[in-house]
Amino acid sequence: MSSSPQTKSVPRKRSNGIAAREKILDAAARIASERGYEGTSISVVSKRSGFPASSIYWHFKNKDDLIAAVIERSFAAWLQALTDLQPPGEDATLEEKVTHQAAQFSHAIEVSPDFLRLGLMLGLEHRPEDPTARKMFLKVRSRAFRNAVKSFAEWLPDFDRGALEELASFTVALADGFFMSQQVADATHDLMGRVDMQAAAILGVVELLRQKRG
Amino acid sequence: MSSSPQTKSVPRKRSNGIAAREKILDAAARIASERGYEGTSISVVSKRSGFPASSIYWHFKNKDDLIAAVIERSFAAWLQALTDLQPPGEDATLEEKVTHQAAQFSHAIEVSPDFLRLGLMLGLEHRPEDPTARKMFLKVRSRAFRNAVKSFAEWLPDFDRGALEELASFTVALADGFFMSQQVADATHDLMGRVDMQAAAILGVVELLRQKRG
Amino acid sequence: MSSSPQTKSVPRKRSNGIAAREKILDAAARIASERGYEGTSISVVSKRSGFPASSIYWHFKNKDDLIAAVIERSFAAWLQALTDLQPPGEDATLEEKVTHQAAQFSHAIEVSPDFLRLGLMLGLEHRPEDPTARKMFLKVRSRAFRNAVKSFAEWLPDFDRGALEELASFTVALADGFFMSQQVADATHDLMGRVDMQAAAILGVVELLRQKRG
Amino acid sequence: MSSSPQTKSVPRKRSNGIAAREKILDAAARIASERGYEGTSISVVSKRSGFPASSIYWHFKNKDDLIAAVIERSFAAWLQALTDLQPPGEDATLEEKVTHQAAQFSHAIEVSPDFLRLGLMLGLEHRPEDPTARKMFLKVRSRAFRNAVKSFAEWLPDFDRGALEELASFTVALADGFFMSQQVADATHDLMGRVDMQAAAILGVVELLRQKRG
DNA sequence: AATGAATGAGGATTCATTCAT
DNA sequence: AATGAATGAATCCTCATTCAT
Repeated sequence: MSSSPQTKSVPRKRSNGIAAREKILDAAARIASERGYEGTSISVVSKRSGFPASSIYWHFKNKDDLIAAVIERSFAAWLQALTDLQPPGEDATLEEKVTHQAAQFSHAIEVSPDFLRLGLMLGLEHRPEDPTARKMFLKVRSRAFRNAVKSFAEWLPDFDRGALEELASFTVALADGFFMSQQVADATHDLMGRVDMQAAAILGVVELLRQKRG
Repeated sequence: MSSSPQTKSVPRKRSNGIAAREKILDAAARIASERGYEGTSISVVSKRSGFPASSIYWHFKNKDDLIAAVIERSFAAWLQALTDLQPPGEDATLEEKVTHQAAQFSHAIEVSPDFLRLGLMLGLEHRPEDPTARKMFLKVRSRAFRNAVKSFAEWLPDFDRGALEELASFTVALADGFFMSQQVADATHDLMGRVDMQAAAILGVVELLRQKRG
Repeated sequence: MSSSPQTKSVPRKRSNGIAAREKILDAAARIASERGYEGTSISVVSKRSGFPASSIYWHFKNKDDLIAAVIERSFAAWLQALTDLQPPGEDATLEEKVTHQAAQFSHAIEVSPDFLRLGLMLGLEHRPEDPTARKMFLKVRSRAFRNAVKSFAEWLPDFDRGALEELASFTVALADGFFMSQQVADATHDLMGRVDMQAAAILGVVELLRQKRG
Repeated sequence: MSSSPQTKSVPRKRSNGIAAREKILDAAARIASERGYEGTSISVVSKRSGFPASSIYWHFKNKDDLIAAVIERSFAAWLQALTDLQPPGEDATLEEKVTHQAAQFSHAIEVSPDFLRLGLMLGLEHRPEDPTARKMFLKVRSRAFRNAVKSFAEWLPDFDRGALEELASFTVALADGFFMSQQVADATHDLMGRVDMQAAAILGVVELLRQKRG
């Protein structure tokens, strides 16, 4: 810097904690959603992120903490995607509202599939010592469930709490199933895009619940 | 490691081969469905089954082979459960048939959940080197898909191939989703038992497809 | 072997578990007594013993277990050395008996100093999570203490339990101190050999206790 | 590591340098006397003292230097404790003088046991690369030895140099032994307090040496 | 039909230390 | 006067697998 005035003090790459942390999270997210919890070895994350393993431990307490951070961050992205779409108009029909909701879910999943992928992987595991990452996914997911209940409560004022919760559970399960099918990819048909099918299914269930009540 | 010097090795009775193999598979199945592919280490299987690691290698070529065997065996159990129920009568209504099918699925899953659990875990993973276990699950699963297509073809003679496949995909996705919900267990409601909801959803979709065609 | 009858089936070095275990213990004992618990890294033991680290873990559960085994084994050697000497004659004077005992201790320490060295190192440490090795040393040591009490009880029938225990504690402390001095080696004089000094000190204390009682 | 991103770093007040140094030494002393040289990792000292590792390096050249400083400081405390007591009167009997000396030692050890504890730990280790800390302890200790020789020379003018040194060695060894016993704590009796036993032992040895000479 | 012993590769994590700020 | 960030080397230990018996 002292040598010449025009030396444009190169943007020092050194010691930018946040950026490094982000790069590590990027690598970890990609790997974790490919290989699950056990498969995400620190050494692979190290290789993919370009940081030595010991640097990863500067930013994260341990592997568990790292993966929990991945879940947390990808959930934020997911939430963002979920709110990017406008809510359906007040005077829309139930069918329109439900379709809109399904579209939102599909969109969110398409935009940040890592969240659900890794989350479901963790969800399927039932090991004695539950990693914090799993707990974090569960927490986040139950929030999504409560949101769905609230929406349905607005749209179906005549439904009681029990029915609303059943409907919400069904909706979430449906989204999970569509996602799973896409991931496992044994279907020739890309279900994720079939927003209308999701809506039709939900309406079918609404009908069922209404009959039972009546 | 189970027979390492520290573990006082009980003089093992020259047990017959098949029983040993079965015990190993039992242990492996339990562990794999708890912890997934990577989490199923030979040494844990050894500890849980009571056989030294080297004995496991006497019965199975390698880890991959062991887990493939687990999948294979649990698929057999699943198939058995699936055929225990009688097919619906010829003259049943569509609703009855669909409900019956859903009940069959629910039953099969309840009877041997390990198959689906481990299978979905493997399905979610997308690693470069695909373990045989994963391929085996995919094969088995696509057979289930084709069966569903065949059933629907009988029940809905007016549907074309494309519609039938969409319907089958949907059915499978729905079952997956219900299973996931039960596993993740964030729902207050046990969806697996809600055969009527599954049927209602499918009928809703049938209706949709029928409209589109018309 | 099939090629020629005279091939003297070379003494197979392979798979001789006990011998390997012993070699590992030898290496570990040497290192541990040089560098203490923390300083005894598995990788050094591996290098010194010629076995890869993973082989060490076949024979010992973990580092703690290994060092506990070292203590255990070297205690056996020590006990052996302690009993190699004949007990003093029944009709010997107290001075002769005490001198004999001191000689025994000195001898035992000289023959297998590793036991005391490592033991005292562990004894000095007071970390929260007490390694089993330390506990083992303490156990072994309290046995030595009880033996001393028994000896003194025979030689000094007029002493009460309290006095006997004080005397035994003193004797042990004295031996420790002499050993320490030799190890730290700041003294120009090799105390270990001065059996007569140890005896004189003990007799001085016997006298003191006798006065207090009288 | 104490200030890693996970640990929410409380905005540290620009504390004055000496106080920080002292706090680090406090932490290091406690840890070193619990776990010895190897066990005293910079990161533990950092956690316990509340200062980031890099700050420790600002105050001390390296780990070795830090522990040497610990020894140095605790030696000062020890020396202080040693001189707090007045010397015995000129016209006291030998027994009184020796008892007084023993009391002094006991007191000093009780007041600052860390010095001896850590010192003996280092003394027991015989590793190739001798840490400065060990050398410092040895130096300090040999000074104590020379002091003892000088005292005895005054009290026992008829003893030759050799005898005086043997006596001093014995005294030091005895103190070590008593300390060890207390640390290892296998004795039911708290020997440290038994100043009279130490004195009696020394007098016993004085007697022995006198006989040999005579 | 089985297993005790061994092993190289890799797992997570901590180490002492540095350096730009 | 201090520290956030980084790092290579070392830590303990587990992995999947082999092989002689």
